[in-house]
Amino acid sequence: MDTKSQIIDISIPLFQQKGYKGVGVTEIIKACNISKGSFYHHFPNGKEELLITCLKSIDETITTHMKDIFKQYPSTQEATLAMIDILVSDFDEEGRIVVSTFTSIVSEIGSLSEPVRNSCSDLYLKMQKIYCTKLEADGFSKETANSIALMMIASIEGAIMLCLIQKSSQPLKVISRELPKVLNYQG
Amino acid sequence: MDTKSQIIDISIPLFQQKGYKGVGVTEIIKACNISKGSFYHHFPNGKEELLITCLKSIDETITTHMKDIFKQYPSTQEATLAMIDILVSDFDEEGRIVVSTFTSIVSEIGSLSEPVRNSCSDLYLKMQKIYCTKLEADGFSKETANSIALMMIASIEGAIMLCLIQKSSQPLKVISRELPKVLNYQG
DNA sequence: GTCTATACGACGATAGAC
DNA sequence: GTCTATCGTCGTATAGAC
Repeated sequence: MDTKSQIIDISIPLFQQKGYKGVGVTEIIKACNISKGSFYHHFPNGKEELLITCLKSIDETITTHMKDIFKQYPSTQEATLAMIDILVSDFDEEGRIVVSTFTSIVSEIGSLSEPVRNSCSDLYLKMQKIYCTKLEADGFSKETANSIALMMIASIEGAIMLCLIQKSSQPLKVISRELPKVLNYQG
Repeated sequence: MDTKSQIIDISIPLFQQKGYKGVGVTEIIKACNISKGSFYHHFPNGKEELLITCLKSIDETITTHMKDIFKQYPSTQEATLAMIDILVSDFDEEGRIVVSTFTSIVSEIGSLSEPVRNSCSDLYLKMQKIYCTKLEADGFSKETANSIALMMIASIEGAIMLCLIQKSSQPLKVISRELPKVLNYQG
């Protein structure tokens, strides 16, 4: 495989586990068995350029993955529960959340550059849109769909955080039990 | 005010905004107008000792604040909505979440020490217990109360993250519209 | 395109005078 | 209890040979 792709693939899990500031360039090149010279040849603008490239790659992975699942299942509820199941399996087997979330990467939000913050904001809007489309197909109004989508994203992201802090997949499991209430609520 | 308290009070918002790795000791002592010698006199074990002390202080603030509000309002729903209102005001006025969350501090979870992770885990369990007590008083079973409490914490934490990323208090506002569905759901 | 060697600043932390 | 001065390490990034 070409070196640039290798750097990206190895950096993503590192960023996900340790955050942007928690991973050093030295650590990355050691994990890749390459030299600094090689690294800066592929990423002349350094670590931040690598981060933004990684975020783009994660963006594509998540978007593809979500669209896939949402095509597979008839309703938003079934699709979402299936998605959370995958997150739980990921966590139990690998100890990290493979598919979703780059919240863990950019929790140092206050000290990140605007380009990075914008990349993240964009991805969340993209995820929200995927939910929304499906929710409108389920019969919800555009406004309600927007609210529910945001609620789902927030609770899942929050649950992922709790999983990491508690070293347990239980929070995600609980959320998958509670979220249907939001979807099936009869005012 | 004594120097040690001053260091803690000034460090808390810095950690909240920039994360643990995002704030340097040099930055802290400059903000306090003190010297390194003074800093290390009060925190012989350095920055991590300061972090744990700050987490303890935040723990007390949050716990007191939540218990206060939960005493003031008759139901969990009213108490929670009032609490979110305060988070929104905080964010709109100061651009940061004053009361709750130290998720923002410790998002580099993967590269933090065990003592720090445990401090965080403890606080979330404490928050969950406060919710639970109120929910059981509302008439929910212990098991349901636990689930709902976790759902509330996760969605609020997730929403805070989205507020920071999107630089808008809207996510928190949406969550306060959606959370009652979880509380009033009729299976 | 990859390497070694190195610059240089920031980091956390320490020593010792006052 | 506070200061200044300094250490050693690590950070990102660069220069130049191969």
